[in-house]
Amino acid sequence: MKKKRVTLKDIAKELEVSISTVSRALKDHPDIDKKLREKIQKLAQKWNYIPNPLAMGLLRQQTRVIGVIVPDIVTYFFSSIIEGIENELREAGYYIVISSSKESVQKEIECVNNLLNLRIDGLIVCLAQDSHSTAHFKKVLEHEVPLVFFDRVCLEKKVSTIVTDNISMARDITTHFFENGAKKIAHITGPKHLNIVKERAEGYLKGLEIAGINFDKKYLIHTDLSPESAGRATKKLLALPEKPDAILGVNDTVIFSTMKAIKRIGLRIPEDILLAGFSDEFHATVVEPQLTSVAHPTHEIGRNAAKLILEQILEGRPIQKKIVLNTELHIRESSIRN
Amino acid sequence: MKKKRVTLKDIAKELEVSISTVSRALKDHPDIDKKLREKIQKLAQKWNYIPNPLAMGLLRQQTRVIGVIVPDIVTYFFSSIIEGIENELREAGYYIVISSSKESVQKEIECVNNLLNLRIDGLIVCLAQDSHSTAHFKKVLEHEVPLVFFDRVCLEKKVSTIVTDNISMARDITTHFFENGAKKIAHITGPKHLNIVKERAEGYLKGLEIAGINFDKKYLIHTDLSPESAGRATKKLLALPEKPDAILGVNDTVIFSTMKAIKRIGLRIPEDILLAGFSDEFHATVVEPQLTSVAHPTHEIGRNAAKLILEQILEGRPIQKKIVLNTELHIRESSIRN
DNA sequence: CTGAAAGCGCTAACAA
DNA sequence: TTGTTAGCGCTTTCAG
Repeated sequence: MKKKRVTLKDIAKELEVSISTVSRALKDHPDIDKKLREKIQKLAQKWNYIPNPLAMGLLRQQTRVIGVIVPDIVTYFFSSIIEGIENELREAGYYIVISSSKESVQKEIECVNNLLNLRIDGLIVCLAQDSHSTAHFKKVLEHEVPLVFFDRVCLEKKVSTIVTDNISMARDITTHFFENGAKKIAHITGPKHLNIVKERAEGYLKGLEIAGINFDKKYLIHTDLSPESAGRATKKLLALPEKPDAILGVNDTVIFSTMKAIKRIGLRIPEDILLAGFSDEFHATVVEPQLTSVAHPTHEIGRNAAKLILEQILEGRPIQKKIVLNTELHIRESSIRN
Repeated sequence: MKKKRVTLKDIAKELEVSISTVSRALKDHPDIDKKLREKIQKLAQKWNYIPNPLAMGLLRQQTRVIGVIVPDIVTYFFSSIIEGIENELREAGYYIVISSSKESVQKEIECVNNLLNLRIDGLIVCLAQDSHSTAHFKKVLEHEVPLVFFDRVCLEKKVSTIVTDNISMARDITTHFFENGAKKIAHITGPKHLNIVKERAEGYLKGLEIAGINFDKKYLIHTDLSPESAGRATKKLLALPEKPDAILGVNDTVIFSTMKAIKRIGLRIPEDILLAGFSDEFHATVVEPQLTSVAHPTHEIGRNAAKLILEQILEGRPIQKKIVLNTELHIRESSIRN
């Protein structure tokens, strides 16, 4: 299986020259006689010669493969970031190998090891939700493989990261809720140690403060980001004697589950409860009512992550940079009360 | 950049034996003295030796990389199939490189060439919507690279394919519409040459026949599968003097756009128009009303595609097999009229 | 039981 | 201007 490809040797034999002559001719080396060069190039063209990346890789100790690890590839947020990464990297002649950590550190560690063994030239990661330890990423650094985190990040002191202005956006949504008459604003969020969770919660608290609302800890619920867990959190909130009149979700996926739970018990959005999420997925405008959400520049996140990897490869040394991308609040029906 | 990894040579030098001895010891070759073998294995372990896949690849002429080309990676249908492929292939020690054709043959051809140049060990494809020509896939076959198509397929005579029972499902939805009082059933579909389009249209016609409804060609509209095009198609249908009272979409993404268009002009679902789609995306239960849809076993599609590739690699020859996977009709609010 | 050598496809320093 | 050689890391005959 798999037909043998044309090699330099084949061309050299046919033209009765040495392999290195062919090699040089094909890279337009000026040393080679013009006539001969053209002859070689023509045959290479005709035989459809393509250098073997395995051989090149072995020689240069590089694979031109960049690893990408995301919590899951099914969520719009991640898949569209991957799209951004791919666009940028493909142009530069790199390939990406995507691995899903399925939100588990265990799997994340496996992925890192697999990719390292594959000898990737760089690694782009969004942390799994339960990723506390950073030992496996230190290993990447030890191997001197360029590393970039996006959205959920760690090791910020040593690694380049792409993040968004979580604090200000969470703050703005919270005050926006208040301006639309909400007094009991809840926040369904994720695992405590994640930067996005900390930051969005911080923004939420700031927003409450600006609105002059006292923080009530029963309105802040942590989940593991799964739809089930988000559903449970919602039920818990709705079972309170003092039901919240607005809920901010740590992302849209969480809010979709919240929506389902709210509708199930017969409450109306936005009349009874205002809703907003983060990431502005495609389906934010499909659900009813349309969801207010913070639009993340997913393609930009992807492109920037790719660029940062490329930069490090080019420079041949680790770069520690932090890029904060601006997001946009898309206000829709779910958070407007007349 | 990128620290040198431990090689057989390093171990050989340290232990003052030959490289080949180390190589043999590490694969438990019985020839090697047990003591020596253990010593070598211990050092390899300690130094964290991992064979260089580039060197192995060069030797064996294989990369352990499988290419995957999909129309886009952002749609739930495709990303969850990719997940299925990855699950299966990862277990077998293969990596996947994903490329998006963005529904364009042009890009599809580029992807095929890129992947071929990368020397992939196999290729899994879902055709781009405007992919008429099959020349680029014939090239894959010429290179004797295992090839599998799923969902949107071609070259069925030569290549393995994974498809679903489109005809019967489209038929069943159509009669289901009829049973719920629909008389003017429309079908918004995709480009004519795609197998899924042909088959679903065929099922639609069968359903009409069973229901005793005459086919009216103004109720069958082809799109290029984009949200915009689906929106336009819907508007066209709704502008008819005899508006349809049910619409079958060729997939859920199309139907989501249809939903938006219907709501915009103030018609109600399901009271005025019944709706159903194909693929049962996650968001089918988030939209309002919840969408009736044919659930595709996406993970199964992915796993089967991967298995078929693996089988061909193992057998060392092309296999022509057609796997038809069963789907399930999930009836929800959008198609029920009391 | 172990080692030397060839070769996978390619590049680059060194000869000629 | 062109060829020879070594070497990237590994496996696998073939010798010893």
